[in-house]
Amino acid sequence: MTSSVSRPSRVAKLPPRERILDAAEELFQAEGIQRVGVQAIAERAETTKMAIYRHFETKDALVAEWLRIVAAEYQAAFDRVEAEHPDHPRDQILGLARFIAHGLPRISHRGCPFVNSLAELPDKAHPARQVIEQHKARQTARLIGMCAAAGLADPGQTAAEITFVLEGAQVSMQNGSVDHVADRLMRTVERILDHA
Amino acid sequence: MTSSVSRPSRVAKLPPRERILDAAEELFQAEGIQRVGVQAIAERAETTKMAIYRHFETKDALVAEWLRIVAAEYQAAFDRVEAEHPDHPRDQILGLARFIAHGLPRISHRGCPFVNSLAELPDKAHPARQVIEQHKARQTARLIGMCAAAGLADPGQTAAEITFVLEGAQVSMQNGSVDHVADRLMRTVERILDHA
DNA sequence: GCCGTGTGATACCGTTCGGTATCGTAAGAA
DNA sequence: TTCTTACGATACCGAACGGTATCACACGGC
Repeated sequence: MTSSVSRPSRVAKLPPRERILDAAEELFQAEGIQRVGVQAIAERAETTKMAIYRHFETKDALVAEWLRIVAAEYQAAFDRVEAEHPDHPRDQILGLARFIAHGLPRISHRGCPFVNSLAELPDKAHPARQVIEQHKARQTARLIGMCAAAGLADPGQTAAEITFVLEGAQVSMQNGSVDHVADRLMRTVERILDHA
Repeated sequence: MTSSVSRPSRVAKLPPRERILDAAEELFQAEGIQRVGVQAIAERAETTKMAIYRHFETKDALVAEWLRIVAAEYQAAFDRVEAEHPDHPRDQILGLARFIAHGLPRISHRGCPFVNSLAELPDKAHPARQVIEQHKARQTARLIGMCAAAGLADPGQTAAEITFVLEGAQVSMQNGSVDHVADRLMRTVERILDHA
């Protein structure tokens, strides 16, 4: 009689590990890593601190796992975009830009999780930093590959330009310094590709 | 005999308020806002917590004052660049880009203070956020003005493009996903201006 | 039946945090 | 000189932090 009727809030409760990661995702994204205590994650996941420490060695390990999942989601989305335009690298690049542009509203309040996490994790040794660096490296390599496949004169330079613009659009969205960010982002990428 | 010979570390000790702000600047930039305690700031400023709370109502007020100073330094640098190329808006814009490019090495380890602070301050009501938003708004208005003065066809769009690139170059420098960031940044801005 | 494992609940530990109270004193203005 | 103001030092407060210990229970495999 303790919990049978207590909280049907989540239909057909997921196993604890998934609930913990879901709760961590929501809270870290909304409030940042440092402001969210392990206790708060446990409460939102409808479990306890002890359960969290059974699945993750430390809070840092949980942070790293969260970012690993976010990176995998980006990776999957990029795979999808790439598959939608086989052998049309220019459309693939525009698809990437469109994916970022579509994600801007969700970013507007709290920014990019990778950028935010880097800001909160100054020590290079933190396990989550390796996750971020690997993700960014893969993303860059993929973009350079697309630019090369598109036959652009200087794939490294064009890839850098597009990277700058994609990242910059996200921080400009967050700090509100530019209006119509999504439209302007798409126009910018198109112009870069046209003049490359 | 308490302190006459103790620590000549800072020549002709500045008044406490300046020392506090200097210490806060160094620590906030190096480790982030939340990881730096008031006690740590006091020690580095060679004073005490009490002295800090005599000059600043709360830690948040100290954070806001720090960002106000950083914003003023950027503003002053931009004024200087603008004055160096009177009536040559294109050179002014390139001067801005060069100023950011020159600052990249200092940013490489710990990123832009405004972006980092936004990541650490999720609540819109924080006094420091207004400082950041006003600074970004002024910066955007100034850039749009330069683009208009340069006779570009769409000053708002070109200013947005340059804003994206400047911000994006800084985050790419921080996360190490792009090499030769300074060179690529300058080339990108030149290309944008050439094709605007 | 039984027994091991994963889970929930609670209490606790040591540390650090932002912020306050108190007191002695050094220095400048009158 | 005397008085006021700013400063330094120390001790303290309540709260929150990351992490651990303990115990009870529910369930699945055998």
